[in-house]
Amino acid sequence: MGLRVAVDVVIFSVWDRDLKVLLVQRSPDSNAFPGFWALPGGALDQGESPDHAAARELNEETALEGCFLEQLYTFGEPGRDPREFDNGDQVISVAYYALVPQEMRRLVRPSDDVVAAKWVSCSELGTDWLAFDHDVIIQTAIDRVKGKIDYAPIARGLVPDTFTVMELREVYAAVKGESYSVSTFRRRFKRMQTDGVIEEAPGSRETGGKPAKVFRFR
Amino acid sequence: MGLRVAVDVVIFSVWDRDLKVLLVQRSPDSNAFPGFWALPGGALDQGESPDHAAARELNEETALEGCFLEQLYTFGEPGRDPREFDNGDQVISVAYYALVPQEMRRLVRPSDDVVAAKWVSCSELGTDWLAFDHDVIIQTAIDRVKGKIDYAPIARGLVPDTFTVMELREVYAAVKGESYSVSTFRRRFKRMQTDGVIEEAPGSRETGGKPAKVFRFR
DNA sequence: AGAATAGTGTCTATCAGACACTATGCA
DNA sequence: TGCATAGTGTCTGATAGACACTATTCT
Repeated sequence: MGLRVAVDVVIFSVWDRDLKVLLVQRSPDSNAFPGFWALPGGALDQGESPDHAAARELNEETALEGCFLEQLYTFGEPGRDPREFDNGDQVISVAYYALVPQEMRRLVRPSDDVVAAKWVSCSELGTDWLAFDHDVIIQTAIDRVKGKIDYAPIARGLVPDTFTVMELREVYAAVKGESYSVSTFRRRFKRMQTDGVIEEAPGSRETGGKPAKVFRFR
Repeated sequence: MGLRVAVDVVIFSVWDRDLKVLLVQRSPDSNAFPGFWALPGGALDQGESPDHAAARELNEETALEGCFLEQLYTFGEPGRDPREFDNGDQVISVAYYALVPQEMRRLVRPSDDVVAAKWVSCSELGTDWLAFDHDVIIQTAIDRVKGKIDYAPIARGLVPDTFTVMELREVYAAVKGESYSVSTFRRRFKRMQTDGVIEEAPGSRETGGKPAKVFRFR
């Protein structure tokens, strides 16, 4: 009869105008939700902070460091882990969310205790093949990102080092699930530029028509 | 060498145009931060959810139920509780914040394990007489409330059942630490009314001049 | 020249802040 | 009647969305 603390990380990325989340498949031999898909995560190491554990989990799956990673919410309803009924151990999960650029989509490496890892479109999430309360955690993370992108430059985490105006616009559109008027977004982009959030980068991007200027966050 | 989970609750109220937070004084015999002021809080009961523990702590201090109570953030840096160095038990705190109307200011009852309880103006918080990392927790809560009041009707938790336009305006001013233009606030108030968040209540309030209409949230 | 995409200028509706004005109760 | 506070109307500047227009590159 004890208490365990774990972290789960909702890892987001955007490509093809679509917000994706990284899921891992639980072992078929697992004693809870075998074969189900779940968020990357695991128990805290001895004396480890939740922040550190989340960064460790993120690094195990993506080999990335220095990504945007922020605490989301702590889920601790008794019964959220069915194994509690066997061993009486309540499992409290401190959930995090991370934003990674799309270059990562091929670099995912399943860690030891999972069978596979894949990116899933947020529009195709189900409730019957996700383990634990991870459907709720993911939805909470989606809501958070949708809300926060309006007032914080978190899109920085989702784009490559350099990007065009239209590329950034598509990231916003994918996250919010709505399309932005071109002129409105350009105005917003320009404000970010005058605010010093974005600056012009050398070079340009070939697009088929007039080459686009590229920018970067700073 | 274990892991313990506790909750801490930042309880806010507003009167005299000033945002206050409720603090309790730790026993002079305590083995950590004796005599210091701290947030109400404590360990989870066996099999208890963090949400429930927070509601229980809030009720122990204020005798209030059904208040606005929301999870804030989870603090788990090793070393945040100095007793960890003695017994090796890492203490993770799931922090909550609550909003209570000013009628509560006299109803506070110190619970068993604390010496006293008092309301402290958020402008008079120190770092040298607050226990643990509670200064950081309180500041995090202040930032959250300041941000959230702009897009969510959380002021509901801070006002009495009925209130005038000016009373609500002063709550907003106290929370944000800035004064609102009268006409701007009235427009905002009117929008809340047409949005159905606020409705007119019977009666009026004597003020010395023209009596003011009173309203209520619904 | 024409297709394709980048980027600009302008019109309009909406909203915030400022402020002058009116309304209503009390001494 | 005058004071104090509640509440309204209006002007102005900033901003979002729509959309027509110009710019630049490639074929």
